[in-house]
Amino acid sequence: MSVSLFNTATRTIEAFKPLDPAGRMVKMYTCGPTVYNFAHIGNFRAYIFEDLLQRHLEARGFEVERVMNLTDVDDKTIAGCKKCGVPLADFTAKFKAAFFEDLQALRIKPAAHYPAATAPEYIARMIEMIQTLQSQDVSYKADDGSVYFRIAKFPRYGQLAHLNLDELRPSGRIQNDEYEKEAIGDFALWKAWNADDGDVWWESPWGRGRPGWHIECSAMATALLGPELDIHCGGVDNIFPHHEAEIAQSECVTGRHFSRYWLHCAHLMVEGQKMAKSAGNFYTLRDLLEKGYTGREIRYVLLSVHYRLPLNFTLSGLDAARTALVRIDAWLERLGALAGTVPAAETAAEPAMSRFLEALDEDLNISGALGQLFDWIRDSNRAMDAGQLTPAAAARTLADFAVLNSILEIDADKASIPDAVLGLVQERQAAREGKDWGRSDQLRDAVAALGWQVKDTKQGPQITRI
RNA sequence: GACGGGGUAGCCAAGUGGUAAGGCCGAGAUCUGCAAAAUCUCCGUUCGUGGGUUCGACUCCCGCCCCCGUCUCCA
Repeated sequence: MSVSLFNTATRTIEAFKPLDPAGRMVKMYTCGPTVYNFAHIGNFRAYIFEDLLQRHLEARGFEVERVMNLTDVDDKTIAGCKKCGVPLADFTAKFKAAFFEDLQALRIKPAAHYPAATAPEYIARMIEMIQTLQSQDVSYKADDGSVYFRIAKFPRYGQLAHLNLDELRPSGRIQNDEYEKEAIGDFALWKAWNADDGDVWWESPWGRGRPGWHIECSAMATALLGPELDIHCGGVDNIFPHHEAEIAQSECVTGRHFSRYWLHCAHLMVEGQKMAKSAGNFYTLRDLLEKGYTGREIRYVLLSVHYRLPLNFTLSGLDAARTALVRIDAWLERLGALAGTVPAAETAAEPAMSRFLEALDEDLNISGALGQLFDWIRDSNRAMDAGQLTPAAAARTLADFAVLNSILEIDADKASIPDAVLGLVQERQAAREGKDWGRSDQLRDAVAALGWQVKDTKQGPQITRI
């Protein structure tokens, strides 16, 4: 078994092999959020893809050290704090906190490090890197006081995106500004302070200013993971220019190949259209939670389409996810009731489990993997219907599922049921045994009034949140 | 214009040379005090389209149509 991944740099699926001579440690860098607003579900699609990647690598025996940066200074964060009339750090702190809450709601495994661009050690590192670039003559200070990277000095610029820079169509954004630059494609390493920046600035050898976006990632990635990464992830829209710029800066500074594998996640569409505030189809995670969907349902939807395909996000898709998850829950409850406290049979893992993992080995083929899971559920239910599954076999299946769930994290929330509800349900069971249906229905209403629903199943009452 | 990603049942979506996984919806059955849920079964002669290669193509080749994205600080 080996894990294969599609590498944007080569446009092929390659066997994954980390730099670590022991083949165990994996250094992974993932471009994180710009904390000027609540993150939207498109952002989270990328983070969930990265989470799946990390968890599957771990299931396959790798040890993953992942970094996710927080961009807490750029045009948008500065504009935001000015509008609110608060200091930049106060403005971004709110969205950083919200971001971590959202990650938890979506069950995304925490990264090892969450460096913030404005942390003094990283600002210092950025300045140091720019100084190195300056000394190599691959960057220059322009008339406006900003420092730019001279892409003419880095012939490989454009290689990741497979762009021929001479053929780029100038877009509106670059036609009307940036005239201080030598070449239209040169990008800012250090942006000189201007009045719009207010009190957001740092001292540097080139005067007051702030770092460019690209150098932030290069500095944080190399500071925490060293000069050479195994995997660098992001959304497809980051390929050009952001990741090209990271490669150019980092490789000029370190003299090393920056990242061995580049993985990019496709965009998310909503109801068949590009998600945009103007189209009225823009969702933050919070918007969906308010509609009554759970983090796990949203996670399932974002997880269930292959990361390199555009994902068409719809509310009916969320409803479908809810139904599918209920089916998994029912299966697990049924297995649990059968297994009781019997230890798992000491047999090899279910063949379905091997097939599940093998599907994910192939560039995270999640559809194939989920297909295996549902086949497994049907076969297992059939066996239970026929009374052919032993408690030990059921326990075995549950043990295998735990491995699967360590990758997908889709099991039911372990909601703690209040004692008051449990008491009413017990009372109701007694009434039902006495065939006192009137009393039973009354108690069901009482439970509902507390926000819970009782369903009578073969295994006894099932209590869920309404 | 350049560079990408797609078009498989009502919806979502695997497969990529040997005769269409899986999920949702829908239908039937089982279970059931009621309600709800659950379980099982069924549900495409066909893979955008026109050619070609082949004993055989959704899968390879050529042409065409349509959708989506990126093109200098959007995941």
